[in-house]
Amino acid sequence: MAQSYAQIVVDVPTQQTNRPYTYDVPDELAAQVQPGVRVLVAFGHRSVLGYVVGLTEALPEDLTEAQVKDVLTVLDERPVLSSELLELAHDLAKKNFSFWVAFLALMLPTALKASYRKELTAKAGLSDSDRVAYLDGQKQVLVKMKAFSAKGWRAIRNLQKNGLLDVRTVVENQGKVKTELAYKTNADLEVLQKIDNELSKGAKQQRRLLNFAMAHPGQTFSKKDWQAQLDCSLASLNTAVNKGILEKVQVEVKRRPAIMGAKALSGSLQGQKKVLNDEQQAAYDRVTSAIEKGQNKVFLLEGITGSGKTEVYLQAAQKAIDRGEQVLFLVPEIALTPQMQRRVEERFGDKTALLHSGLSSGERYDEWRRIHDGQVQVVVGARSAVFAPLDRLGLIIVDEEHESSYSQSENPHYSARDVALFRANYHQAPVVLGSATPSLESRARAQKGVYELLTLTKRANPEASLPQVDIVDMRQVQLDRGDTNFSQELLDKLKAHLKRGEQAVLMLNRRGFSSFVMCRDCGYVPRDPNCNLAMTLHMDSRTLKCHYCDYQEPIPRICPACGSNRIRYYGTGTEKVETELQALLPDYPVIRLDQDTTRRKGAMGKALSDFGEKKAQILLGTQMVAKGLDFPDVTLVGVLNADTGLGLPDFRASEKTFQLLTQVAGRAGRAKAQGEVVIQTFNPEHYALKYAEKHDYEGFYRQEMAIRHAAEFPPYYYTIQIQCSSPDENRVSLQTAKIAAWLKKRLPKDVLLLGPSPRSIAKMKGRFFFQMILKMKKQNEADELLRDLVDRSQKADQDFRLEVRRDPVSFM
DNA sequence: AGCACGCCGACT
DNA sequence: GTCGGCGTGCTC
Repeated sequence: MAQSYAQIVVDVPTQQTNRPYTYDVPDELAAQVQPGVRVLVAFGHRSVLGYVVGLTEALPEDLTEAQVKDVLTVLDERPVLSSELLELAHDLAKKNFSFWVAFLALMLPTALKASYRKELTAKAGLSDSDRVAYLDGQKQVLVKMKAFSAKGWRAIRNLQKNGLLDVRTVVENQGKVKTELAYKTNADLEVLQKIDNELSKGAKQQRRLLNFAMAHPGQTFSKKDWQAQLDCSLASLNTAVNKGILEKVQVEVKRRPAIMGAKALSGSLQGQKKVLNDEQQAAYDRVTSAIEKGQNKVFLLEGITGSGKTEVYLQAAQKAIDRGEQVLFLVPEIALTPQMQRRVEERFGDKTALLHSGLSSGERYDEWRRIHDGQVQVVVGARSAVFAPLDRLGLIIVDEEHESSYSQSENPHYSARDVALFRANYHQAPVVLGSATPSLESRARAQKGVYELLTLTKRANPEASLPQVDIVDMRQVQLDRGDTNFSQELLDKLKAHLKRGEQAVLMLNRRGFSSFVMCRDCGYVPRDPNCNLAMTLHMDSRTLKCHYCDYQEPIPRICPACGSNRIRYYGTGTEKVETELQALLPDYPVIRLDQDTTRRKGAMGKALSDFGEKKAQILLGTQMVAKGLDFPDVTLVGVLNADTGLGLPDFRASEKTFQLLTQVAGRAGRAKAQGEVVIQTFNPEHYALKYAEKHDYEGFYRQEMAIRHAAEFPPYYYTIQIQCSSPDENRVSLQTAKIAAWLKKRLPKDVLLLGPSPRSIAKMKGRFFFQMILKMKKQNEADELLRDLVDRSQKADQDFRLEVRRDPVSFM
């Protein structure tokens, strides 16, 4: 047999080890060691988990036989990562300045990640006090690394050196397969016949079980099935085991996540295929033609709220499934998943898998295995579901493609939308990006013809129309009635709609809570003179700072625009509003939907199903209420404070505000009754509000593009954020300045560097943060330099950390 | 001398 | 991330 070597990426996430290592494959493991399997290897002085990313026949030139160690164990019978996902992980690591191994691990359910523990074994001569201190008085213990401090481990290592103690690293697979008790019928008919002859006449239960066993020899049924189908007790099953009719066996069961709040979300017609209108049909035809041709086309489905995008997705998905292909269906976050899952499951039955962060690790593992085993045709899930192990992808759908939750801002950074595009390209499958308010990036690509634009301009329900939107100027209201969250107009409308038995959704935008300053009289928000962006409040230094450059100024006492002294931080909570609402409208109970009330698993589904059953007429919540909810009796939507989003120190503030207002307005008037929307604001003239009022996405798009062009922001420029942090404020400030100087010397001329500037919450978890922003015309212009920077920064200082984020969704 | 501690580099 | 090696500096 030819000598072969494995290229293995080890589970040691550091800059220095961010590459494959070569290991020898012993002959007896040769059949199992394939690209994509997990293995155990010796690395330095310990055993670690590794991912086989490639195989080679020859030893690399820079290595000798003596330097190469053996693969110790193979953990998987067949690869857990396909060659597609291996390639993707490598690509993502390079593009996002994160560790290769971090992406490999990310693609698998946590159950398949290694957990490292130490096995401590006492040897002769170990003192009783040490045995109590380190081994809990036992002969042998398994402990986590966290069990002892650094000092403790040093002491343990000393004991090991002196031969008093053994220390061994244990790598464990966390994946637990759930089993359940089942009963298997005896396969041997002769034995059954013999038992039949011996059975007494009175044993009716046993006779029935025996007859059933003879009809189905050698078959296994769960305990539940036996009890339900044959109506027998546990005692008689066990008697049958004693007699030899049945045998107890443990069978594997896969945990299926329950549908949360499904009742409220299932309209009466959700499950049935609906007739498409002309626009939907045209979009459907374009997508299915690409599916049939196996074309890697990207469609941007721009459809107003309630235009029936989901129906187009589902019917296109059906087309791919009919061709024996698989469908990946991404939705923004948990909020949407139960609703979407319901609709998808009603169409595609148990060939659906659900993946999102709300699953327990066991449920997630089991859903993953169903996909890996090829039992699934449709995967519905949030961000990380984009890595689902599908190998016959025929269509990828990204619903609400503009949502920022598709970007992971923690390490390893990635954008699920971009991963979807990679995977579709790999499988030569079409992608549908859908939204009522596409991201400017996607809409601009459609403009250039990179994506094909499909538009839906009519509501799918022919009796429904877009709601009437009213903008209410809160500057007057606050003067007249003191500090209140409700204008007279909103109150009057609320009363009228509630009296008619209809429902209302109220949204309180809490983004940017208390972090910026606004004048209560004229709506003025201080902006920095360089970037013209809202400045962020820093209470520690009593200043306003710009997060892009390093401009700062003291907090103003009087408004520079109108001279009012009612200039203060802005923000209010849902709880406070709920109290006010109950005082104003005591006869109407309120359902509150925010982070506090939905923390518990299933709480969100419960709240929504209560609202669906009309246990309350008012639903009050944060942005959560803006997305995807479809309740026919909601005829009024109130936005209590449209401004908060505009105060964010982010060039996307207007875009995000427009999207949010359009989305939430879309909750009203989805059935026959005309919907109304009231938007309360201190900035009634703002263009984001004006366009939202007219439901004019295209108008907003044109104006915002002009602004981005003038300010040299995306989509005209690519941005990269460099974030530095350290527990030592002086050090990080100094080091960041040094890095900025280093970069300035080496960056190509047309790459702009903004900052460094401190972050709004300057200190988090004991670390101080500074950031810089790069702006450039060509996406990869600074990549090599940045990889070099990341390399160097790790070596420079242990406490100093540097993170590089491509196309950050937020600059907070 | 004996050790505690911090820094550095290697890990196939 | 983890470990061993090595230099420094403190204590007995």
